[in-house]
Amino acid sequence: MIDLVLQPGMSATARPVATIPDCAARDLRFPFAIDVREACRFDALAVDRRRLACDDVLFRGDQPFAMMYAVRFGSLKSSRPDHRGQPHITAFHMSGDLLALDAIYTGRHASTMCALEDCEVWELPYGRLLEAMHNSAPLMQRFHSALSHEIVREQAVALYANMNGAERLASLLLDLSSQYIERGYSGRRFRLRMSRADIGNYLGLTIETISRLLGRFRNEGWIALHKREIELLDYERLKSLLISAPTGLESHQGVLSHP
Amino acid sequence: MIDLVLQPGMSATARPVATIPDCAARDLRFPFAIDVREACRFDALAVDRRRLACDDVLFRGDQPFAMMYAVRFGSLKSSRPDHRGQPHITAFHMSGDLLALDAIYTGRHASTMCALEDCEVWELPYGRLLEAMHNSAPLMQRFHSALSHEIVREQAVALYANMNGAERLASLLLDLSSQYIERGYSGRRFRLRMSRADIGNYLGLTIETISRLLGRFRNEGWIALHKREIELLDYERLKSLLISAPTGLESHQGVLSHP
DNA sequence: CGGCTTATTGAGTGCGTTCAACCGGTGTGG
DNA sequence: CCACACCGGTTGAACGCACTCAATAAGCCG
Repeated sequence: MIDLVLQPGMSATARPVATIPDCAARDLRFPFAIDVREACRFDALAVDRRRLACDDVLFRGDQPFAMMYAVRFGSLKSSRPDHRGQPHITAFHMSGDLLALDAIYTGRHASTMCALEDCEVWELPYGRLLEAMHNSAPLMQRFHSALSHEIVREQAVALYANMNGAERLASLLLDLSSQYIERGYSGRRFRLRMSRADIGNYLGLTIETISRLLGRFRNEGWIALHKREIELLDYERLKSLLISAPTGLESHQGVLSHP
Repeated sequence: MIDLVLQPGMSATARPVATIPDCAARDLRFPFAIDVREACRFDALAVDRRRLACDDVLFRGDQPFAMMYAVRFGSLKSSRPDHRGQPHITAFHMSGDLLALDAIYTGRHASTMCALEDCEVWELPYGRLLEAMHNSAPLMQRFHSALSHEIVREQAVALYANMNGAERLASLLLDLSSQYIERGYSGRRFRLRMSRADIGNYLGLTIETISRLLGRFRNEGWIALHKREIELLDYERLKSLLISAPTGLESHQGVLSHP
């Protein structure tokens, strides 16, 4: 049973913080926490909050896993070593996302999590989360949902494999746009929190290709670009990149029988 | 509370079957079921088993989600529509794997699951699974572990983005080899259950490239190939493809500061 | 100012695609 | 029985996208 309301900080940078229910009630862009509140009918689950500056590392791959993290604000990137030992970015995260989902399996972090800007995350001790879930079926289901959601997101990344550069980039831009819309921000104008190198690494393209593609999109009038500030001027054209092949070359490599 | 030992079949092809604990005790290559047995100290959780022939579809994307499935024997592929509506294979599954993990989030199947050969799967009603987990903390944690494991697997697929064709193929072959070893089969000689088209689709390469790469691997003496029967003759060379670039061209597109 | 990082642009190369032909096995029907 | 179509797989030749290498520009910071 969880009976703590305030809990001492677990790390040097952690500070004591209020219980989840108070905050969750005020922030609907925090889906998982909403049902943590449900759990708190039985237990008062307290968390520490933690501030990160740009380039700060929240946790590193292979470190022992004890905490999950919920992003309060800010953006992060998670990376894993690729076949050559070089980091490959597997995901970008923003407010409301639950982090370290991939660490449960081995009990050690699979990814390294790095802040792309100033962030605040909430530390959720996994053991206490388990206890809370044991007492609250809705919380447990919500947690399953978060894990399942992450699987769906990773699958979507796998679809990049059969896309060309323009399609991958358009896909990322539209995805970021949706993310911002879901969180109540403008999906038309936003700031790319990650560098060109990060984008290229994530999409499996080089930094030069990213630069060229962004330039092409700008010249075509589909986007406006000012440093990392981006404006999506022509949603439809960007979306149409993903439906029909831009060159008219339809190949469908390895077509299958079951859609 | 789950109080059924035998449960009527839910589908036309389903047949009544024994309770999980009996079988799980006899089959260690069924990781999730092992801890289902744990749950059965409290409840008798019965399942239907279902046979599939090659090319049979277990469930289709967008269908309502009610069942999870545990693979008893056989292999399957799961696919999702890509940006052009064409199916893209996101994973291959074999005995012991838990299916439909990606359906929890929306309550509808995200993928279409198709048998690559004769299969038997166990139907696990998700609602009953939830009840069982509510009564058994170890089962719940085991389930989290399975979900987390799936996330890690999907992440590994994302690493293909920065690999060339030979690296992707070698990676798949070695992964399949490990899968068979884990299940007590030979990791050196096995049968590719999937077509060249499936492999190409999964890896993001064309069928011609797969054929050429397999031919090259054979000519180099790294593998022996007879139709779909494959023998890995030189593990080390295949692995070395993944550590250092075979051409000597080290690029590391988009190198980052945090490994 | 110099040094560094990030981003842009250009020219040439190569890997994987594209299009095409071909092969072996299998099933089907006259 | 053979002729034929069909499917999965292999092989060849040419093209094109993205990589590679290189040079340049624009910020940022000490």
